[in-house]
Amino acid sequence: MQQHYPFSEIEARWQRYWETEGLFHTDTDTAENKYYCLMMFPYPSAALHVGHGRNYIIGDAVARYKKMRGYNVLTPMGWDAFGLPAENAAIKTGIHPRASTLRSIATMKRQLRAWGACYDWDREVASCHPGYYRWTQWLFLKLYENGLAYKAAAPVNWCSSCHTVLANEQVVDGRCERCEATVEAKRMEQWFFRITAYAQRLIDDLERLDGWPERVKTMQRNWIGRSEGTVLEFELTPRDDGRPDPLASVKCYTTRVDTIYGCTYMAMAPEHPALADLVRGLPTEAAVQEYSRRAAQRATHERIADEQQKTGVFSGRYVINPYNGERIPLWIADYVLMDYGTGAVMAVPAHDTRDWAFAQHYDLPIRISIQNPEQSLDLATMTDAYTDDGITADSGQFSGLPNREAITRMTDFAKEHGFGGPMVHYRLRDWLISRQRYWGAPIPIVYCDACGTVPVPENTLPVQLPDDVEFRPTGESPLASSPAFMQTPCPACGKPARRESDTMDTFVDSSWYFLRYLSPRDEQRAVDSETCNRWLPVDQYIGGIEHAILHLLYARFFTKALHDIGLIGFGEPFAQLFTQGMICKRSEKDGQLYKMSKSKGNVVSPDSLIAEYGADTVRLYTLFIGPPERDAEWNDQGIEGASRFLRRLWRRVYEMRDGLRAVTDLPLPALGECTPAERELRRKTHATIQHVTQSMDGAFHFNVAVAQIMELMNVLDTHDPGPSATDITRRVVREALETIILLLSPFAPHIAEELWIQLGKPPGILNASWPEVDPAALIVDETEMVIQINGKTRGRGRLAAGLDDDAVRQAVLEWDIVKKHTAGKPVRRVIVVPDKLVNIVC
RNA sequence: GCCCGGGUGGCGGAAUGGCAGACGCAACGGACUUAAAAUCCGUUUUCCGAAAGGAAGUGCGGGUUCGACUCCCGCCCCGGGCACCA
Repeated sequence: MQQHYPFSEIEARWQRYWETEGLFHTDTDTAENKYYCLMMFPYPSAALHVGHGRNYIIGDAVARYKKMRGYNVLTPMGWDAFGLPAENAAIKTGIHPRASTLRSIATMKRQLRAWGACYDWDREVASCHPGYYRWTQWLFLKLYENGLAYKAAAPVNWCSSCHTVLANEQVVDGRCERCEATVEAKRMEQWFFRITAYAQRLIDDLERLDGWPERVKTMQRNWIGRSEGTVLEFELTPRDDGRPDPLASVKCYTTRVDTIYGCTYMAMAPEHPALADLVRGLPTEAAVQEYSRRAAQRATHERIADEQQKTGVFSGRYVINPYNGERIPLWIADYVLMDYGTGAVMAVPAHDTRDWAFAQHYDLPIRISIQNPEQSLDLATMTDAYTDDGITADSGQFSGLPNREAITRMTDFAKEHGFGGPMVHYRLRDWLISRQRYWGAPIPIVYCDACGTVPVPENTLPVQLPDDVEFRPTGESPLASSPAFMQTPCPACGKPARRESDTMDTFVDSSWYFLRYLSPRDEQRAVDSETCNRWLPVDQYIGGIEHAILHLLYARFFTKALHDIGLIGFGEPFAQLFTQGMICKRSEKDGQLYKMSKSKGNVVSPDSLIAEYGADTVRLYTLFIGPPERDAEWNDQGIEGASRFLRRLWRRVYEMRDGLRAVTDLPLPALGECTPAERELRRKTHATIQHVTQSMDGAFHFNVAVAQIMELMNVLDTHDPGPSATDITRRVVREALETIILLLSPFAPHIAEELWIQLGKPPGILNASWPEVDPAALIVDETEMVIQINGKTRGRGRLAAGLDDDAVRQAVLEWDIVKKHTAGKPVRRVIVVPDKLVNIVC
């Protein structure tokens, strides 16, 4: 053994050992006591930085810990390998996305190994591999067969910089989630997955996900956006010119039907499909169409940007309020969204801030129909809409009701009279999966002039990506430029037909990879149902919070859909979810804290750090940096602490190992044989085991776990097992040192393995058991009691442990410190917290 | 606007209602060294005090309690999600 910690040499050696021993190779056929530990598979960008590392280090620590606890652990790894960056690079450099992706994968795999992260590499998958995307295509066909995939013309989010459409989930504040370019509204024929069919189940099943952070569940709930309300049908009054109407009524959706008697106009979205028919031939037609045309050009986010400036135009038509028969004007207004509800709203200016603003601007009537509890609402003094609860007023037969009750009564009334009823609405839209790009799984559909839309037969999959394409950004998929790809006989009639040229959103690839890990090379089927049913749901899923909605919602949807199709027997993919915080770093330019990323220029590469300090030091610091669920600031100096600690541990083993080896076979001493110092070390050892185990099983607070191990080390350092030490001292020190190494091994596995054998143990510390707490060692004879007088800490004193409250009272009242502070005042009360604290009230 | 987090030394952060600041970083002082690195020892919330000791202190203001970083009420600030959602 060397005196100085030779991290490079031992890390390389143990990494080889783990690989040749097949440390995390898992037989999923026979496995019992299973534990599926999964990290979100990465997109192969050029290289990993220490911010990415947090995910893999946490996952590796959990996997190693569970293995030591006797679980049969499955930890696979793969690559979310389709995607835009590689294709954009191809446009710039001419390097084929496949080539650059494979190179990135090689680099990242090397980096993961250098970190000491262990996976069952035999199960590696890459979503860009035909052996994988063949089954992505197959799953598309299954969804298609089951009515869950469809093509429709719809207004879509177009990113002119990425030259493709985006799903709603990929638009953030009107900008492309990836490149931050402004998203434009465009009408296109696109493929969708019917995720809305699962809206309610996606909400309901969140209840069962006890192992998910509340934050993520709330975000998903908000995103799905369930709203309960009432749908009402307003009849149109006949046209003045007596011409027939193709449309008899207009539907609107409201959550506040209780305010209906205050409704003074109706407002309709400019994109409403009935609009053209409504105004045809009217004097207002030209104005309405012009208004509608201009509004449609502005994307939704633009329209909502200037909230105050609500615009609209009178349609020239009127509708009848079904509750009171009143005739009210029908307006077209751009604050009404076609996307939500029915695209038309009943406007109640007195009780809705938007309607209020609109009515003020266009001088429309305002009428109070809900009174506040003070009955003081008065149009003359109101400066804004009253939107709180209250009592219905001037509302015909419904007057005088608490408004919540009125909602139920009025909705029932609508249903009884056939002009409406309850309605549940969701904000969630169907998932748009078409992408006008090359580097993705081709949508396996053929268009035939005779047969229409024809699915590609399963046995001819995969529809392979062609190589003869040009990566020119045109707004059309590069696949369309490949005649060899596009021209194909119709699978149904054999006549010449065209292939679909769009590829699938890469979130489709990542919606089922956790199933494929169970049978990664199976050429007969996408998923091995039986094995999946045994091993899933995933026991612990670990990844970034940025996927709270996107990936995690899609994967949940896929799991439910595949469950209903009969491929799997479970409805939720991930039992426990842990979302680690981002690693940030202060920018050298402006001193601000930013998420570590290449574009911000604040990345720290693991390669040079590992070369300088070793992987274990990088791992230990990454875990120690702060609570793992929170964002953390990377501090270049902080790593010194981790490095010092491991060097110190190495040195201790180096200095002590001869003395400690001598007592290997000695049994642990009984409590009575120990000196007070030895007993204290044993107590600390076992208290540390208890605390670290709790940290690992609970909230994954590795930062605290590492701190506790450091504390034990600090206590150990006060003991000298040198030549003059007794065997008992040595034995107790040995126990403490072994414990440190065992507890540390999930965090810093290489040094733990090495020190383990240096203590004379067999190689392979993961096969050693996690240490057990010896309750006897935790027992103490004497404790230090904190003395409080009137709630203020005044000192402390030693007292026999386990005394009853009266005995403590008696003893403590005799102490000088107590006498001094009570100073003759009568003691009114003594509160005793056993073995901890006494508070004397006087 | 609504819904979640969070606010503790110079810094990262610890604390089942019971010693606030564990552990680490940085800084300062000292030992070892020709010197440096490494290592080791000590100091480090603020204020008063030579010290012993005392006072204040966990974003702000109240409250509950023998006792509050922790629980309750009302605010402020920071971060995140949703949002002309009818």
